[in-house]
Amino acid sequence: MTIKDVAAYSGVSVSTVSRVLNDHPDVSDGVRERVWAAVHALHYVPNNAARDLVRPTSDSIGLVVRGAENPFFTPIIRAIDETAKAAGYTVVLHQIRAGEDELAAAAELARSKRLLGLILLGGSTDYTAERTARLGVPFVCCSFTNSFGTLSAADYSSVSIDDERAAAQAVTLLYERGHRDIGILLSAPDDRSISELRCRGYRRALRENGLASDDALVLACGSYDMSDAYRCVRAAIDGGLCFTALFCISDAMAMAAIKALSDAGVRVPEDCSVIAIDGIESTLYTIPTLTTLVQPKEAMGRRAVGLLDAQLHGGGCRRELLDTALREGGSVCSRRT
Amino acid sequence: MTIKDVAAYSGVSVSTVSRVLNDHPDVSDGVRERVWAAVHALHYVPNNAARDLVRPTSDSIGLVVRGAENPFFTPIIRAIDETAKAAGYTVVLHQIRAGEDELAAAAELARSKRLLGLILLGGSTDYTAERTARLGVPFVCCSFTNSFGTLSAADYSSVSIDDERAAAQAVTLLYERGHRDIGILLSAPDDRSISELRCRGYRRALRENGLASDDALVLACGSYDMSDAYRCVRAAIDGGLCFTALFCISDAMAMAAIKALSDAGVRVPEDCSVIAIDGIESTLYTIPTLTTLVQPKEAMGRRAVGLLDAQLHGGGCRRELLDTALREGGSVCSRRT
DNA sequence: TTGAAAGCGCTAACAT
DNA sequence: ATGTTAGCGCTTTCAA
Repeated sequence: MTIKDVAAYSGVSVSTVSRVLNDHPDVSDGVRERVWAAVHALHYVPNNAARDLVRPTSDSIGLVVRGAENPFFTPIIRAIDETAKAAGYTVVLHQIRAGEDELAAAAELARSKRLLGLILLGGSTDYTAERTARLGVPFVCCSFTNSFGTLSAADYSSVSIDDERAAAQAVTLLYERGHRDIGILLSAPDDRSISELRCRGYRRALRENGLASDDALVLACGSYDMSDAYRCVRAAIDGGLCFTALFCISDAMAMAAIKALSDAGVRVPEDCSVIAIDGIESTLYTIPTLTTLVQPKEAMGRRAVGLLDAQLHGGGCRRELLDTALREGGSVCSRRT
Repeated sequence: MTIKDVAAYSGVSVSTVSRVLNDHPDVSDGVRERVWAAVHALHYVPNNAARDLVRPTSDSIGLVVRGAENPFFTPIIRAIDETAKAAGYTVVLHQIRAGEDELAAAAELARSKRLLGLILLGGSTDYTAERTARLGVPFVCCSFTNSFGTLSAADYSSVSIDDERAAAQAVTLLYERGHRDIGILLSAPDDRSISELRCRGYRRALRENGLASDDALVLACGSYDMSDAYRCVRAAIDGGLCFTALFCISDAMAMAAIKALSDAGVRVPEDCSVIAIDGIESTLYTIPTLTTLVQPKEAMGRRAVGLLDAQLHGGGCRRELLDTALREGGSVCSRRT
């Protein structure tokens, strides 16, 4: 079932069929109809490989997701997929594990599928020009930016929130509600990634509000996993709770933290308030509902496609910062000061 | 950067390069080394489109996921991806919305990407031979089976749990713990899908335990969404709670139900027990931890690939039923009878 | 063991 | 407005 069969069936040449298929103008209405009729009658579907081979460029963009088990990514992936398809792109989704090298995966994907460009979701924040050169195509960092790398501004686009600022906002909110002993639950304070960025925001907020930093308040659980977060918080409680509020760097970790606190008999928010950043669906259903700074996930996905599209059409690179929105749940309470 | 460049660089013909790339035997060691050296020096990556075009068959299998926002699918997708890659297949992931027609999407994918076969995740359970004929390639239903369709046993493979049985088990467990007024939270009792199957199991368990069915105990929220589940349970409570235990057809819905009950002042499990089927990570962190029948998600993904692989190698079709495992949380309590 | 060449299905000049 | 034809990059006969 090839374009030749369709041509034979409708009594025209293959080029005419190709024109119809690709919506070229110079085809008479009668022929156009006959060809479409043949296409449907034969259930013909063009062979993508042949198309990709002959076209100077494919219409595909790659979406490399690192750690797709994170529910935070789900709505972003969908937004990217829909926006890209609407803009005429084909999206090639490639998921890798949290520990894998997304640049290596992306480079291979870009070459073997002849991608126009790439969107990286959940990648590292420490790229160098040498490492990204391998990609060979424009790329956009989605939900993170190259905070710790050495990339020049002309080399890449990104769309993300201002992680440090959001973290500072969350911590300041806790301060304003009267909390003075504020802990942070993170992966590591120096992982060259969002964990470190949000830790910076935490420290800055403490400083700006005249509070002292205390290492005992920093709960580093070593990963972004819920299981590690749970264990880490339980251990902290067993060691003696020294904070009245906890800022968690992700919603998922906050969920585990609330459970850990609750299991240990610490009431949320009466004994310990909890706040986070992300805003995933599940945390609307925690008890109490999580207070969190919601990332504009759909907008982020749409902008990622927009930024890539701009690069592909000769526009330059940009780094965009989107705002978060406070979603007040019941996990933060006021404290007499 | 094509195979020609590699050939020129290493001073051999393109066919020799092709042989090296594809591990054909008749190549001298010296030449083999030279070619690989060239490949690495030039960072050459074969063009997949050209390969697919010329090869009688691709090495790709399609994975069509309907409703990928469901966290239940995440570990299954990963298991399928890893197992398939290990078996030498390339996985083409295609996500569609809950309402879309997965057979149409799958048929198009199969043709345009020349797939060897398909794995359907989260599809409908009412296929007919006419509709699946369009696929043109072997397929496996993963996590569901063709309970309501007219497909003959030779036409497809599937791997799933026995939904009706699992539901009956869950309800029977509630009965054994002393509950006599048992409700069910589902999408619709007659949606020709797992909601209907699990409803059957619910009714069967009631019957076998000598309990009467009562429509007031059936909470149909119209979808599998958490938001609808929440609203539905709240409405039921406002109408007067007439059950002491609630069987939810999915973990996600149970999470919303627990929240709804809690928000309405109904204590879980003291005033109302909750049980579900699925076993997702999040419900380890609900308060109380959800008691649920865990589906063997990784095994399911692996078996899906195994079943497709068998079909592809001339083996027949099979329908496999996997067992669930009870994960005891704290959402079910005993009741004096 | 190696090379030359045909052709996979399609698009896009170029002809007509 | 429509047809003819040259490749796209690769694998695979077939010859050497």
